[in-house]
Amino acid sequence: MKSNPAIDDIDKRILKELQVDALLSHAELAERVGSSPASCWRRVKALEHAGILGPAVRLLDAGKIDLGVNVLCNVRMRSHARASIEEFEDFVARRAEIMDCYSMSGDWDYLLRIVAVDVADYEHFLMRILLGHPSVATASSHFALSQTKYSTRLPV
Amino acid sequence: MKSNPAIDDIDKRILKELQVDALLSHAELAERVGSSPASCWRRVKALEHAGILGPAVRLLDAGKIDLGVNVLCNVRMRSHARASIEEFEDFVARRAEIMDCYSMSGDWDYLLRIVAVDVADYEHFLMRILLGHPSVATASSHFALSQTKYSTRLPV
DNA sequence: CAAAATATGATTTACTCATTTCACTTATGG
DNA sequence: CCATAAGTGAAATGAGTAAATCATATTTTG
Repeated sequence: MKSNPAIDDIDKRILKELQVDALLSHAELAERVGSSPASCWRRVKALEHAGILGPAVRLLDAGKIDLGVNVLCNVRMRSHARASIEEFEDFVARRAEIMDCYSMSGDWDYLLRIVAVDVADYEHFLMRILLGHPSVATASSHFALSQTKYSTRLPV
Repeated sequence: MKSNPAIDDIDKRILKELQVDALLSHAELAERVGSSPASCWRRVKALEHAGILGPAVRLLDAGKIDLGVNVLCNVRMRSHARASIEEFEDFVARRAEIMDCYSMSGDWDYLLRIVAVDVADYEHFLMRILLGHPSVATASSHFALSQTKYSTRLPV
């Protein structure tokens, strides 16, 4: 077991391929990256064990299940006490409509991406849920007119 | 073939499970959603065909491959002519470091999320690539101090 | 309410696939 | 430059899987 397995060229190709299709068999993968199935299998296991290769997930078309509204919402905290922060981040983790959350430099403390079925749905979330949270002082919402790009494929 | 297959309760459970683990066999999936493997298989095929169930992808740990820097960048366009917009959106689609792009209401035209290895790397992208694009008038960058939440799991 | 269409679950078949083993090659380090 | 360790590919296996079939149940619709 290596603590920091150096990522070589074949590892990178494996990461590239699996980021695009998680269902590839080791045999197919081996062909694409120019290696053998056995070696690929070992490399995949090592990458998983190192925590580099994460879960295989299935992506859904948000529009087709009526979650077409993306809102980006800046949040300012009432206090920066550790307890407030932890409480807020727990809240973020639990709310399924909050897809992403970034702790930000600059004027705002957090940037959230929220999915909603329509504007009314978002209004409910904003007024009753987000602004109702004790740690939240203010929020500023910006609606996405469309999602021009959404990628999970990191450039390895 | 149904054009708009009504999503029932079992379909929802299938979507929930596959969003978390794309590698589930139909047998395991059937157990979890309370159905038979054969029926699950047919439902999965139908959901795929309807475009609801998208690709299976493998997620990577960005930090572990030295892409720990997330920057959110607002962009204002020089013009809103169709040609400018198309050119810019093509550019966005091609650049691998631009992970997400939203066309926005409000003061800015687009919001981008960019991954970078460090600040210098981002500076290069901003100065040479993004601001060098003919359609781009201005940009305003905000660094994420940390990624508090990142989820691909839509609330079905 | 009856007829037609559609979805379901049990079962089977033929594969494909993950995983192991082993002999061999390549890299590492004293 | 030799010795030890680490990684590689080919082959074998046994298990698990996708997909098809069919009789039955359920839903839809005229």
